[in-house]
Amino acid sequence: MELIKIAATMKDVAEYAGLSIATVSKYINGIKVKEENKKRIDEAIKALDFRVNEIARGLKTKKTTTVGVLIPSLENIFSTTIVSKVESILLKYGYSTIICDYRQNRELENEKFDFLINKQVDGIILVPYGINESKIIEALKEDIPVILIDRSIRGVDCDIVLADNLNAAYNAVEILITKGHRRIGIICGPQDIYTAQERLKGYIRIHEDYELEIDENLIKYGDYEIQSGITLMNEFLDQKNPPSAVFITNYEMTLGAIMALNSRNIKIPDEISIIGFDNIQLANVVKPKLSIVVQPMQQIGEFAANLLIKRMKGDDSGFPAMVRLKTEILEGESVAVINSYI
Amino acid sequence: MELIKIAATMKDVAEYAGLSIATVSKYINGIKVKEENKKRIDEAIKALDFRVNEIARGLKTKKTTTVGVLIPSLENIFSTTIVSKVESILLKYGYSTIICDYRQNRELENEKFDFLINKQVDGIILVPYGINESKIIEALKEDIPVILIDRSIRGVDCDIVLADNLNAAYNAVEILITKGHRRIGIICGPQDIYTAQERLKGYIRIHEDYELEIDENLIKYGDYEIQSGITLMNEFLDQKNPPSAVFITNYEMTLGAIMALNSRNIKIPDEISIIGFDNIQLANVVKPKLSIVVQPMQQIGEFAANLLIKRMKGDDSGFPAMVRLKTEILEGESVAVINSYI
DNA sequence: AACTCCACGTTAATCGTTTCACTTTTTATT
DNA sequence: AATAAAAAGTGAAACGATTAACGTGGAGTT
Repeated sequence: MELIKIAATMKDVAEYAGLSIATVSKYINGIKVKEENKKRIDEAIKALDFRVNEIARGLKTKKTTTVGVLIPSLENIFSTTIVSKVESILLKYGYSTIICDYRQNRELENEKFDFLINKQVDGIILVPYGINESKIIEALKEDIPVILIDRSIRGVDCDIVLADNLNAAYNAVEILITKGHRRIGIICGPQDIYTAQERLKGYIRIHEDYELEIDENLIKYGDYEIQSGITLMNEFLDQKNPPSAVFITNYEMTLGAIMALNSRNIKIPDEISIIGFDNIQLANVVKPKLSIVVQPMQQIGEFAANLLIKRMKGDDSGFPAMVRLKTEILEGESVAVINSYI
Repeated sequence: MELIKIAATMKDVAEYAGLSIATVSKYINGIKVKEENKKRIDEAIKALDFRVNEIARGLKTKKTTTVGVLIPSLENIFSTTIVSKVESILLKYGYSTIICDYRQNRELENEKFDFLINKQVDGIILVPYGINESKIIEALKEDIPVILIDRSIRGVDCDIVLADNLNAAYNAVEILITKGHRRIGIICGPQDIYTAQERLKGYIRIHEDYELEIDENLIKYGDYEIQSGITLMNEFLDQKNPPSAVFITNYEMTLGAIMALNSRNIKIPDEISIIGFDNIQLANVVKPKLSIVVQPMQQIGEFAANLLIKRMKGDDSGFPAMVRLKTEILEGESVAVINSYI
C-alpha cells in the first residue's frame, strides 16, 4: 500500500514543537527566537521533513524568487555562456531562472516577455532584438527590474551591460590595416540592431583614423545566421575587385563564411584573410587557427546578474547603469601580412 | 506623481461585472456561463487589465505550471538543442521551464534536483550523470513525473528517451571497417556513464561480427571534455602501432582530437581517419568535412516534452516508457579508403 | 511591592484563487 | 400553470504562508 506522503506545513511544525505558527515563521525568516524554541523547531522540521511552501510564501510576499532570462537563441554561444553564468550567480541567492528563447523572432520575443511578466518573475534579463519598448517601461513601472544585455533600446532608461562593440571592431580592423590590408570587407549584422551598428561604426572610424577611403562594396549586411555568412562571403569572392581581408561580425556568420571558403577551396590566409567573432573553440579547431574577437561573455553575465540582484533588493543607485566591457582579440593565423603599400 | 498601478484581482473583476467571484473563476477556467455574463466578464477583464495570479492559483491547485530541466551543461550542443525544443513545446501548453545546469558535477546535480523539487515544479526532465537514484524514486512517489534523457539509471523505473547509442557506434565503426581499417581506436566517455558504455558495446559488437580482434590499446576512456580529446588523441599518435582510424564518441572530445591533430600537423584523412560526434556545424567547418554521428536531438527533446506533458496530465499508460531513437551518420571526407586487406 | 521595560509569543487578518455545497433561475414537461 | 429537472450563480471555507497589533512573564529599578 503506497501512501503518498503529504508535505508537512508550518502548522504541523508548530504543533509538533508546541508553538504558534507565527513563531515558527519568524524563526524560519531569521527573527530571534529563544534558544530552547529554536531547538524544538529544528527538531520538528527535521522530524516532519518540512520545507516552506514557496508558493504560499510568494502569495503573501508578492515575490517569486524567480527571474526570467530572455535570449534570442539557445543555440548560440554568446547567449548560453551568459545564461550559464547568470543562472549560477542567481542560484546562490536562491533565485531560479526561467529561460526563454525567442528564436530571433520579434513577435515571440514580445510574447515571451509577457509570459515572464505573467509568471510574476522578480526581475528580467533581456538580450533584446525588437521588443516593444513600452513593455519594458511598463515592467519598470510595475517595479520589476529589467537588465538589458548587448543592445540598448532607444527611448528607454534601463540598466544595460554590453561589450564595447565599437572598439572591438575598431581594433580588429586595425590589425588588418597594420598588416597591410587596404581592401577590407565587413560582414555586418542587421542594420536595425544596435550592436551591429556599433561594430560598423568601429570599422568606419578606423578607416577615418587611417585616412582610408571606404568602399561601399566592401560593406555587407547579414542577419547573423550561418546562411548569411555563406552568401555574403560568396558575394565578396565574386566581386571584380574582392577584398584581401574580411572581418565577420558574429559567430554564426563566421561559420558560414568559412564554409563558403572551404567549399571553394580557398586558402586562409594565403588567398584571403579573416577575422571572426566569438567562439574560441571554433577558432582553435579550424585550420589555420582563426583570429577572432572575443567578448567577455562570462563577465557580461556576471555584471548583469549582480546588477539585477541589486535592483531586486531595491537599490536603485546609479540607475540607469551602463556597463561597457572591453573585448579581446585572440590572434590566430588567419591574417596574412601583405606589403602592397610598402 | 507616479502611481504604481496595483494589479486587478478577480474580486475587482467580479465587482465590475456585478457577479460573484466564483462565477468569474469558473468562466476563466472554462466552465459554462451565460452568454450575457460572459460578455460582462470579458469587458471587466479588459477594462481592469486583469490577469490571473498564477501564484494564488498555484496555492490552491498545488500546481505551478512550471517544469524543471536539469542538464550537465549549457555550453554543450546536445543539451541546449534538447532544451530549446523542450522549452518551445512546453510553452505551448502554458508551462514555463526552469533550466538548471550542473556543470558535470554530481554534487551540484543533486543540489539542483532538490532545488527544483523545492520550487515545486510539476515535472522534471533530467539528463542524469551521478544523481542519487533515491531522489528520483522520491520524486516519482510524490507524484512529480521525471523523464530521463540519454542515460538510464540502474534500479529506477523511470521513463527515458535516448538515442540508440549502441547502434550509432556500431554503424560508425562499421563504416571504418568497410573502408579497410583494421586498427580502429575509440575514445570513449567515462566508464560509469551508461551512454558511454553503450557506445563502447557497439564498437565491440561490430568487431565481433566481423571477427576482428580487439586490441585493448585501442580503447581509451576520457571524460567528455575537450582536454580529454587532446590528450587521448596524442596518446594514440604516440603509440608504436597507432590506429589508422579513430572514432570519438562525443562532441567536445572530437573538438579536442582535432586540435591535437592540427597542432601536430597531421592530415585528415591521409594520415589518420576520423569519425566524430554530434555537431553538424563543426563537421562542415572543419577541413576536410568531418564524418560524424548525429543524434536526433530535436526529436529527443520532442519526445521527452510530450511524454512529460502526458505524465503531468496523469496518464501513466506504458510506464516506464523507453524511447530509443535512431541516429544518423553524416559522411564527410575524413575517412580514407585503404586496401590493406584486399 | 509596584512599576516600567524588554524580549519573545500569540492571535487573527490577509494574499488571490479554487471549489464544495448550496440556492436561485431557467427550461422542459405535462 | 404547476412542477421537476437542468443550468447557472453564490457564499464561504480552504490553500500555507507572513505580519500587524497586541499579550505575557520576568528582570531591573526604586
